[in-house]
Parts: sequence; structure tokens; C-alpha cells
Amino acid sequence: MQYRPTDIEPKWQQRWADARVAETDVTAPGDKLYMLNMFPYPSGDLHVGHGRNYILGDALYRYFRMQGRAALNPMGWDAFGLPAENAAIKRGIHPREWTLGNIQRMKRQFARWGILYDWSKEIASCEPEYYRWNQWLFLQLYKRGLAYRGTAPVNWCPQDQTVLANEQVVEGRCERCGALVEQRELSQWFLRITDYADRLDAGLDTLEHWPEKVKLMQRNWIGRSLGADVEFPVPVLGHPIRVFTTRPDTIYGATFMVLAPEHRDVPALIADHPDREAIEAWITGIRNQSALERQEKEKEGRFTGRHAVNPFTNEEIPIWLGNFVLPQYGTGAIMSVPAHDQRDFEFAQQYGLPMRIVVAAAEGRTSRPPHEEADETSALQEAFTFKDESGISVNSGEISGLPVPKAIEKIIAIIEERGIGKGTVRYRLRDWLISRQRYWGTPIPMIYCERCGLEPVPEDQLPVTLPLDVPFTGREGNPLAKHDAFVNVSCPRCGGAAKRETDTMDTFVDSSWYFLRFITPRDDEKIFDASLVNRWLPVDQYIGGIEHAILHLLYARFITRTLHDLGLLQFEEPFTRLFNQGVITKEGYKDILTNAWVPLDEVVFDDQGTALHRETRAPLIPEVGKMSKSRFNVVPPDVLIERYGADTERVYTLFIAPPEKEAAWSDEGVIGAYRFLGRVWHMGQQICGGQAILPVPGQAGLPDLHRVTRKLHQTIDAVTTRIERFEFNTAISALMELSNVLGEHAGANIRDAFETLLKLLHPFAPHISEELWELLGNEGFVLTSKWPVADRELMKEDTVVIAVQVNGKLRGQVEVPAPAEEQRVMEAVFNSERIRSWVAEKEIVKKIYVPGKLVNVVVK
RNA sequence: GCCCUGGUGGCGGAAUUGGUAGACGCUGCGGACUUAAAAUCCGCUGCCCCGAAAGGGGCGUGCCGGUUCGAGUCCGGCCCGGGGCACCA
Repeated sequence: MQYRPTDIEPKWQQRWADARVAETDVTAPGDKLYMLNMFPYPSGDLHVGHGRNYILGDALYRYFRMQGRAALNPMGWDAFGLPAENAAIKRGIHPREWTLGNIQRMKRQFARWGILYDWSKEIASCEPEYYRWNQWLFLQLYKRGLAYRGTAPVNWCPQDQTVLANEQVVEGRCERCGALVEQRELSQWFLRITDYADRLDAGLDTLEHWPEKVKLMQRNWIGRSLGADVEFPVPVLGHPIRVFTTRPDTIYGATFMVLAPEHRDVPALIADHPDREAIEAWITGIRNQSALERQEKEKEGRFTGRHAVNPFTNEEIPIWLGNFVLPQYGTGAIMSVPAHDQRDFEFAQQYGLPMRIVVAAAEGRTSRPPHEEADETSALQEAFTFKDESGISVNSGEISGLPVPKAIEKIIAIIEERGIGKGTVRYRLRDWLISRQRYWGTPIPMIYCERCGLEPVPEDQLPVTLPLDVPFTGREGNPLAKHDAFVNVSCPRCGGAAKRETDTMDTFVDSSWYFLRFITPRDDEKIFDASLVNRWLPVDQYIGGIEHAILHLLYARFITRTLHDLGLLQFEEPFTRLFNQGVITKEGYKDILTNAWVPLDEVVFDDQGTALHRETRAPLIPEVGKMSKSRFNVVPPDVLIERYGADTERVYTLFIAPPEKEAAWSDEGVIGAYRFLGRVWHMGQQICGGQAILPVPGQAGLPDLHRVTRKLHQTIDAVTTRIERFEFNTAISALMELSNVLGEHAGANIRDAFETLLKLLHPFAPHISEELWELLGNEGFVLTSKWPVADRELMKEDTVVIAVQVNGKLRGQVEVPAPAEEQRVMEAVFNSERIRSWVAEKEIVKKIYVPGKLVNVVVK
């Protein structure tokens, strides 16, 4: 019987569904294991690139099931967001309808891939049953002062008519639509994530099973830096200006001060300046710049005409304004040490400001700066940082002679003693702006009353339901604001007329706690059952794309901590193990002239095989990129499954490359996986048809079943350890090797070995595994059978081939019975004619024996 | 600029602690089966040289150098690709 995947796959998918194999009773005892794939945004159709993520998770899930673990593997939908609203505007479909339709399609696709989720726990963030807990969570944070309303310059996307988070601005453009982002001052809702900056940073050290890369990205994002706040007296102001520095040890070298143009003392400083108007105009110009513009501008400054006093040298130092000083970071003011900070150096060079060297290279440092000895600052070409033991303080009073770290310690002590500042820690992290002027999101449960002011919606009135009957024009901001019945409410405190908040929440709020809801998804009394959640969480294995390495994971870690502080959770880190899979790329065609991607059906080839654009006859270049509709390089799973089956897609997807790496899809490569499964299929048919009991003539006239057994146990061992290490590609290659060995013994009694192969194959190709398992007369699912255990004794080889080297060059090999004892190996080596000829008449200096591997004879 | 990665055949990729580089798969070539094609099966396939053949020799993991009996793996210095951050004081 021919291997026809389409004949068997739907049948098994149905059987797994009917038997509810993936449904987990979270109240039952057992060795719990919580697996989770990041819940997807239901954007519609899935391609094979998406498949990698889910196939990987499913393979792992099936493996753990067979290991006897009580594994939970739920799935849901990150269902709020902009694309649904855009679809409504463009095509007149209601966002809800569009979203639910996509969910149905994607669910069907998951089933076709043979992926098992516990659908009894399905959640969708756009349903009131889910988002009411978003609102509840918001109210708890509000009560604790962790949600607040603030005015801030925000990134405004003129195209989408909405506010974007810093992280949604990529190179000054909207992450979604690519429009140039503008700066606007708006009143917004924030979550005080900066209160947790230290804990979020410190917590990274406890995440042993997270990729180093992700931890590093988080660490950089939080941007913890240690330093000191120091006050510099400013006689003309009557109060000092506070600066933040990470290098208080260089304070003797602070020869000027630079303020952000937005600094609050600037108006007073320039009040009497003869060119006041020109400076004010310059400041206004900078204020109107977008973040991108400001970043790209050269360093530029203006002298205020005023001076501060360096509290250590007691010198008067000029106060400048500089576009490179950021108002949001530190105190918006810096002390400039041009000799030891590159930015200050450049600024000083540009405006001819003085510099003083206060750090010298330590003894024994190989590269010494040119100015040494002479204190010749003019010889400096760039700043010399020396931020560790390689630097020694000089010309710095009481800290002179100390290595930099010691000097920092001591100067902070002095600063604190003198009461002019203190050691501080600063973070790059900003508070999380969650307001969105958008319809398709969770309404923020707040009310504005003219008499009472800001009033939270009482908890017993939740959810604040998102009205469905709104117009979608794509203009003039949020459609919710035009829904009178939604907006006009009575104040929960005084009962008078009041207005509802029309901002909705950033969808990252939805995804910052969804993993908690999966345990008790239908609970309408509370956000989750704390005792069950504390048993099942943290998530044991979280799987998702690297694109969520910073924001989603950081927000989830933050919200988990706030719930911990509310006394609901006993843990602070939501995900114990994290795995980020790589993207799948595929070649597409790009027009040389316009640099635009060209659909495949518009590509023709000339005699030389050069790709041409059918329309214009312009040459095209093949280019590899992430699969996306705009690149016309997607591989739809339907076509693939129709032709080769889901098992083939699964095996190929996992075989193509190590899962964390980027992988290039190859249509030819798929055939290899298909052939492999075809061979397994035929072997199964033969064994089932009784062709398996006849001995085939081997070298000794009999099948080498010993070799089969050995290979089988080696494979059990290899597949098991490789799955545990996420080395799916080599796990599958081990199975191919086993199937090749079994193939050589096709006529022998390999039935037991073959059944074990089916088990090992199950995580990767579950349908064919179940089908052949049943064909061989077995009861029950392979999925619910027990994962085999390797017998180390049976894995051992009978003979050992020892490589023989002379002076490190391979000169031959000898075969000895296992175990390869040194004496026997050496005898064999020197009995070999061939090898003796290489060492003949030379003095043997040394013999090196590596057990079971090689012998190296060193001769003179 | 800073940080993190990676560089192995025509291609995707294998290679515990330094110990026979190229597993497994794709492609390509040759053969079997077939009226033919597809599918399937078998063999060969890193490069170069000697040989009719059996066989033998040399080179080879981005480049240069070092340590070692022995280096894809360790050390030093470069070159190139990918990703993240980017005036964060």
C-alpha cells in the first residue's frame, strides 16, 4: 500500500480530538509540566514559518507526555490590536468578526499540523470574560499608585492617528505603517515599571535557563548604571544644580557643565543674556525635533553666560546648554569631563573649552595615552576612559593615587559626608505608556467627573464592555469617543454626569498575564485561582520568537511581580525556561531598479537563466528574506500538506536546521523528509505482511540482529538526549540512520526494533507513527505509550577501530575486540606491517593511547 | 561607535573533555526497473595529483601566527556576515 498521508492524517487528528488526549485536569495530582507557546495574534493565514514555532512545541509536548509527565499545553489568542481595526476601515468588516474568523482559520491550521492543544482552556483577549481582568488588574495597580495619569511628550503616528510606545518606534518611524513619527504633548496613562527596575534587573541573574542573549537585551534595556548625584553651587540662581555622573572620581576634571535645553533652570540662567531671544529660538527648535532628528544632529551648544562652582576644585566653570544632554535621563544636567568622556571631549573641542587630566594609566598598562608625563592636553586626540583598575586618579586631591574603582568609592563617601550629594543608581528604563487612542482594545476603567475628578470604575461594575456599534472611518482618532452611550455615564461617587475614559490599553497588557489565566480560564469570580496557579506556575517551558525578547517578556516579568506584591503569587519570575526559535526564510525576487519584491508568477527566465520581470523585462535578483506576503515568498502549509502530508512538513521543519537558528526553506529539501517517512511506511507494511521473519543473507549468511539491537539502543539514547537539548535536527538524523540500518535488515525479525522506532518517531511524525502502530496490532495511542529507555550494555560495540597516527599524521587503523585494552591495542599496532614500516628504524619517543580512539606513536 | 553572535563541501548542516573533519539530508552524476516518463531502489559525490586497475600521495573548517605528539575545537592578532543598542553622562 502506497504511503498517502492525506488518507491517514485527518483520521488521527479526529481520534486525538475525540479522545480529548490533550485535556489536562489541573486539579489532578501528578508530575506537573506547564508548556507554553506564545499566544499568537490572529492575523489570518499561517505559513510554514509560523509552523516551526508550534511544531517544535508540539514535538516537545508529545515527548513529555510519553515520558509520563502531566503536561499542560494550552493555546489562546492575543486578539486585540490594530490590524483588526485597519481591516474594519479598509474592508468594512467589524474587527470582532474579522478576528473571530481568523481564529477559526488558524485553529483549523493547527489541527492540520497535528498539533495538540488543550482547547478546553482556550482564551481570547478580546472577550469581556478575559479583558474584565485586565481592567481589574489596572484598578489594583491604580490603587497602589502603580497606574497614573501623566503628561508626556509622546510619539504620535500621523498615519494611524495613535500614540506609540518608544519601543514601537523603529528608527523614527511607526513600527506598523512606517510613517514618520511626530512629537506631541498628551495626557496619558502610565504603569510605573520603573519602580521595579532594580528587581527586574536583579531577577535576570536567577534565570539560569534563559538564553544569555535575551537576558543581555533585557539588561541593556533596563540600563542600570551606578553613579552619584552631585550638587554644583550656582551663585546667580541661589540654589545648586544637581548632576548625575557614573564617574564621580573624575570630578576634579569637570571643567564645565552642560544642561539639557529643557532643564528647568534654563529660563533663569539666560534671563539677562544679551542674545536671550536667539537662545530661546534655538531651544524651541530642539524641542520640536523628533527623537530621531535630535539623535542624528551634530553636537551643538550655547553658552548661558553663567557659571557654577566645582565643589572640589572651587573653580568657576561655565554652564552650557547642549542638544546631546537628554532631559529624561539622570537630572538633565551633566558635569563635563572632556579628558575622560568622549562626548564631552567632542563638545569641548568644538567650543574650545578647557580640559584637565585627572586619570592616568596604571603601571604596566600597555597602551599609554600620548599626553602622559607632560599633562599636555593638546596632545589628546580622544578621551581616555580608563574605567577600571587600568586607571589611577591624579591631580585629584584626597583621591589621587587610587585606582578608579577605589577612587569612586572614596569620592562618593566624601560627597555624602559633605552633604552635597549621594551615590545613586539610575535606569534607562522609562515608565510604560499604556494609553492607546484606539477602539479595538481593553477600555481603561476610569471615569472623569467634573465634581469628583478622576474616579475608578467600581470593581463590581466590571467589565466596562467595549461597545460593538461604532463607526470605522479611520479618521479623527478613536471611534469610542463618538459613542455617546459609552462616553456619558454617571459618576460612581456623586452620581452626577461624568465622562468615561475612551483610551484603551496597549495589547502588551493583555499578554503580560495571560499565562496565569490558562489554569482557570472560566472563573468569573476572580482573575485566577491562586492555589492552582501557584502549583502550576512558573511556566516550565516557554517558546516563542526572539522579537519578544525585550518588551513582552519584560512586561510579563513586571506584572508577575506586581501580582506577587499583591500577595497572589508566590513567585516573581513567570517563565523558568525560555526558548526562542529562529525564523524561516525563503528566496524571493527583487527588482534591481525599484528594489521591490516581485510575485513569482511574474518572473520569467531568459536563455542564461537570469530572472526577468515579466511585465518590464527588467532583471531580478534572488534574495533571501523572512516569509511575508509582501515578499511573495510564503509557503502555504495547505499545498504542502496536500502533497506530502503534515508529518513531512513537521519532520522537514525540525530537520532543516538547529531550531534557534534562522533556516532557509528549500522546496527540494522537503522531499528528503518525505522519502524517509515513505521508507518507514514500507518497512511497516512489510513487517505487517509477515515478510519479516525470513533471514536475509548477511556476510555470515545470517542477519546481524545484534547490530540492529545495538543501533536501536544507541538511537534511543541519542534521540532522548537530543530532544532534551532542543537538537531536533540531529535527533531526526539519528532516526534516519536507524531506519537505514533496519532497511538493510528488511527481511529479518526486526518487529520489536521497528515498534520502538515508531515511538521515537512519534513526536516528529505522529500520524504515521500511530497508523503503523495500529497496523501492527497494538492497542491504544503511541502518544500514551511509554517512551523507551536505552540499555547501555546493548549499546556497546563488539570491536573497536583504533586510528593509528605517527607524529600526529594518520597512518592507518587496527581493529581490536572491545573493550580495547591498551596492551592488546599496542600489540595489534606493532603487529601491523603497514604501521611498522612507518616507525621502522626510528627511535620511538612516546606512545599516546586514547582509550577507544587512537594511538599516536611519536618518533624522532 | 559599543555589546552579542556566527564563518566547515555545490547547498542545509554533523563532529562530549583537543583525538580518523564532512554524520544525516538535498543537489549532481552513473546504474536498475519501465515502451516511456514519474515514483522507487542501488552506487559515487570536499579539492588536487600519481596509477590501466587495485591502490597511493598531498591539501583542506574565513586569514595570519602560537601552544600541543595532535587544533574546526585552546590562546593572540586581523578580515567578513548576521542581530541588538545607539549621544543614557
